[in-house]
Amino acid sequence: MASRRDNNAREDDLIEATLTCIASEGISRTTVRRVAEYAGVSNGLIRFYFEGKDNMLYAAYRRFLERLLSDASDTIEGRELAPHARLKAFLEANLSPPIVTPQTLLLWANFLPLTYGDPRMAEIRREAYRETTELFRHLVEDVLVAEGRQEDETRLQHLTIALNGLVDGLWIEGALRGDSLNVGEMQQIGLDAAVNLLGLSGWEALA
Amino acid sequence: MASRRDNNAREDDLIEATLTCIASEGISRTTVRRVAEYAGVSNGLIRFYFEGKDNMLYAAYRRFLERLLSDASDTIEGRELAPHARLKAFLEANLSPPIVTPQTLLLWANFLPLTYGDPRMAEIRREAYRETTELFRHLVEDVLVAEGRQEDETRLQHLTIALNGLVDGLWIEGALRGDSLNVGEMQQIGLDAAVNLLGLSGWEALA
DNA sequence: ATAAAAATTATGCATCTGTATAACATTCGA
DNA sequence: TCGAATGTTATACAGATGCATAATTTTTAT
Repeated sequence: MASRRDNNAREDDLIEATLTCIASEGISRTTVRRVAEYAGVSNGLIRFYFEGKDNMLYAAYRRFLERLLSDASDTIEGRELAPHARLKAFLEANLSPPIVTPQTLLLWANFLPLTYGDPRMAEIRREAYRETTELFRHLVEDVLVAEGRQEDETRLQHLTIALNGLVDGLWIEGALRGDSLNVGEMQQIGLDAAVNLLGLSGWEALA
Repeated sequence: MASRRDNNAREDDLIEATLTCIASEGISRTTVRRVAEYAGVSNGLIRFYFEGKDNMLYAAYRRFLERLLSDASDTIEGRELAPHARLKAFLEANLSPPIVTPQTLLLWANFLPLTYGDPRMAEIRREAYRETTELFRHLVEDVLVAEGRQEDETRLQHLTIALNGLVDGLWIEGALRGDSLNVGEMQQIGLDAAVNLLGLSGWEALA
């Protein structure tokens, strides 16, 4: 029998095992039994911590999206950075591992279809998407203000959508290409594109 | 008994039924029996046209990627268009239905995980990706030449990757937002962003 | 130290899945 | 027209799956 663990630690193990299983086997092959095997415990234990398979997947999806956001936002949080440096750091994080990896893309792609047809899954995604969008919006707005530009609400929203899209698209390309494009090159492409897209004077500008 | 159909027509039905099933139920719930039900035939028939479930999925994935590319490239093929008009039309097609729809994104997301772990699936994706990338590259190159710009190979590749990424990212955003953003607005965002990203003088420019 | 609570395993059950196969129906060439 | 080729169905089978539950072990409270 697997030795007992602190309540939270065990639940954590199971959530991580779920993510590992989905990333390496796909959602179709992610069964209660296999997740238990990944975690090194008996299958019945999953029912003890989560009422059923559904709740386990909810918890795993929440964990995945939280980590996706924190992997990027942790690089700018708590640091005293000028607007341009903040946006730059945020973009760089979004264009490099652990975000730009096949595993992350795989998890995202495996979960996404579940958000159609399952309202709770949809809600989890909407909430995370809202947070990310707001963060992008503030970063862009601050940079534009720092350059002395006064854009109207619609224009700001459109620029944010475009930049967000650019980052997402490069994320997919980077993850799919594997190692045919190195991290520095990917970041260079993204940063250059962002400068042109937003019409910035550069990354060192200070208004 | 379902009345007999011409060989190709029946195979077609089954492929379309597979795509419909995946888009509306997800790959996990896409079983031989359910696909047969969608097509209005008995489950055994799938084994007659495809040796097994795998071949059925290969055929469906090929069909999906072919259609994805042709939905966009048909708008510029065979027409006498100037470089700028060609790129503009291609982008517009990639930023509107039937490409920007939840169904298309769902099919893409459901298939993607299968391309890891199954070499034949991986090959199907690589081939389609290669075609799309080349098309993008030529469109961008022609526009730059028309504007009298002489970019080196690396720079051209980077611009192409960025533009391709932008389109993919906006595709995801558009499909996820549903109707909160209309088609014209999405196209406007994408076209404006492309002009800035490539540093074009505009969409009517002629060198 | 010991009984109650909590954590973990083992096992059973009904259902679903892919594949196999035999039977039945339709088309077509001679 | 009739027999063979082709298309289609129905059913069976072994294995996997989610859920349920009883048994067993470990921790905690007193």
